[in-house]
Amino acid sequence: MVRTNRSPRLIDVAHASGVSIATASRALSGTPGVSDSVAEKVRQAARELGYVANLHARSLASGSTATIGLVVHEIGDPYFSEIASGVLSLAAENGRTVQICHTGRDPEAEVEQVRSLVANRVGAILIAGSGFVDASVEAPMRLEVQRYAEAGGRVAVVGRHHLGVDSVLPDNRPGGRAVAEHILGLGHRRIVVVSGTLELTTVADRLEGVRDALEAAGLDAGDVPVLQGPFTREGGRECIRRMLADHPRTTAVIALNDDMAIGCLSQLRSSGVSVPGQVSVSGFDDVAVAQDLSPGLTTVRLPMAEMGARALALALKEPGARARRQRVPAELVVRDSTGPAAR
Amino acid sequence: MVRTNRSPRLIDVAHASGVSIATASRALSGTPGVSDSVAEKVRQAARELGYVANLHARSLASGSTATIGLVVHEIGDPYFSEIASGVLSLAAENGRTVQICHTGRDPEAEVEQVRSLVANRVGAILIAGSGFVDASVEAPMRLEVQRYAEAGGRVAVVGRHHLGVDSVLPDNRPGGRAVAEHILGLGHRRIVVVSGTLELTTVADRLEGVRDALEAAGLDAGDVPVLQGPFTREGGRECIRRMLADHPRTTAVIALNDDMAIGCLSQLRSSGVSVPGQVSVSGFDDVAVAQDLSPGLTTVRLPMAEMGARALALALKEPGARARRQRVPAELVVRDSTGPAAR
DNA sequence: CTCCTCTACGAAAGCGCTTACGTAAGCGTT
DNA sequence: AACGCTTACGTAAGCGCTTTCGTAGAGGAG
Repeated sequence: MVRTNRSPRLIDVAHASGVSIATASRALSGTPGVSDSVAEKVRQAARELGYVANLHARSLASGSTATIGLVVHEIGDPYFSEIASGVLSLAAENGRTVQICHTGRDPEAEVEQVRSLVANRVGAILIAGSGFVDASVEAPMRLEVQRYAEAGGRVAVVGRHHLGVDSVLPDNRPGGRAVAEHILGLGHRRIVVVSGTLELTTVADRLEGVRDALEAAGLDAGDVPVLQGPFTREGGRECIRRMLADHPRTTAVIALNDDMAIGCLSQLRSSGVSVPGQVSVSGFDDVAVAQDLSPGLTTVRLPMAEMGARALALALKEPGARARRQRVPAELVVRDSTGPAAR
Repeated sequence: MVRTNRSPRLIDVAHASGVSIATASRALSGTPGVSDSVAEKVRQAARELGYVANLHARSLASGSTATIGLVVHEIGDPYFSEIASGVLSLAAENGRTVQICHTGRDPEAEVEQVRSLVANRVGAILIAGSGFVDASVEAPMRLEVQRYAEAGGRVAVVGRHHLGVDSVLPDNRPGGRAVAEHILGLGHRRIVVVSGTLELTTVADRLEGVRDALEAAGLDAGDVPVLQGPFTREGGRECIRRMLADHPRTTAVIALNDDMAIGCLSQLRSSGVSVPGQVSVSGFDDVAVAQDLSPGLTTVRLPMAEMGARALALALKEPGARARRQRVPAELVVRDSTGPAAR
């Protein structure tokens, strides 16, 4: 911290406006018990002195912070950076500051980061990374979060977790179903799903939606191969290489996020497979760049920034008796990467 | 802040290890003046109790924070999110937390954010947004930064600013020159530059580099139109529309960042212009997605994450007698969006 | 053995704020 | 007029830590 020796303190404001430090504090923080005229006088003095409260002193004394913590897998990933963007914007409106940490997709690092946020006594914690299908993986995190919540901390998550906290739930399953129906509607039957690890609820839910559509169409979901790889562009490339080797007659690829879809597109192009001529490709998320790809990526739009903002809004609200859930609709966006099945 | 009533305090650690609170503090923060045996005993007790120092108390007492502030234009923009990624990673290694704010590319908001970071007594401030060619635009910021620096705060910037602080300087001009030479080498002569506002040093420097190459090739830089638009994908689209209307015989587009280049690609495709068949396009930055576009984008690689990390490293070092500058090399990456000039 | 210097530690004074708690003044009741 | 209640403010006790200053004890020099 900078010893802004010149920076005025509350007591300076109090002196300048001829009141006690307590009254000055109340006037500036809006605590009732100060007459309007005095309050205005204090605010005036504060303005003139260029007074800004020392956050640390305030936090220490009051036991609460304006800082909120945001945990993401990787801030360089558009999915998360767009969520972060929503959080930052709403936070700024509310005079909150945001401390971001990224975990490199490591569940242990995630717990570690949350622990440190708790230690730093942030006012709320937002977890943007996906949850795990296996609740036991989240057990350490759940413990941490519960202790924090019991002590009065607010927590909200994006995605389906087993943490018992407020959550913003994107319509992953309906979205998966919608995109699969679109693919099926184009006449595709030899389909491959390109997927991240099924341990993540995000992935599992989207896949479930795809299966819903397959079965509604009278197909056996078991006949559709699910190729798993890292939930990244490179993962998408890898899966396409496997697909070309093992399922060469495939006419449609349903990737479970845009990153993988972009990798698929890239690898298909390198391999001389035309999209959507020979193979259709769809993604999920609608990251900003999806519309600028060539061909434009058919995908499922999730309003990431809004999801982030909503999670923050939940965390800022008074806690409910039990965990709240806010569904966020997913919307199919058809572009040029999907077309009628080749025969 | 959460009243983690159960959360142990320094005094608990002190009691548990049978020393005074002063000694405990010294032992845990590594201040000399404690025997090794006692220090170890204290650390042991802290570990057993799960003690974590209260950041606010520490900051208040010591007058310094482990938090560093990062100011970006827009965290959802890959250029900035990749810089942020580098900062976050290095910060985590150093046990620092990062508070990020974004300004929506508004210089006034930027000053506002810095002011609030100063008020919050962060230990260092990193400014990742571009500087302005016109030093007077930066005057308010310069004032803020200088007051902060004089009071002992550390500041580092990415890009060329007029703030008199340590900076990480990407080789924008050499990069611009390299990409223009590449375009010229392919035989292009009817070239258009697609540019963001020339008020930004980033833009101006890249453009200067392009001009260097043009003139080195014996061309009159004045003959090459510079189309300006927002430094975004939409800006790129817009410029292409203007180019098609006003300079229909253009064979190469040099976009001054990848975002605009992506927009160019997108608009050219919609307009039925083949790339690189009829028109070549180059970008600048090499954001992650550049290689996965179709065609792969020829661009100038800037190691964004590294730039962020370096800026943090500068801020973490002892301040030098005068502002340090670290150049970061830019590297031409040739992909498929550029090809020989059509005749 | 005395004096001095170090070293290792403890006592206590804050850091700048919030917030019980106390109190004086104003007002309505009876 | 005495009482109680409310309102508006001041006093002072912390919040949990760092750090200055003081001191006891060990060790070396004379």
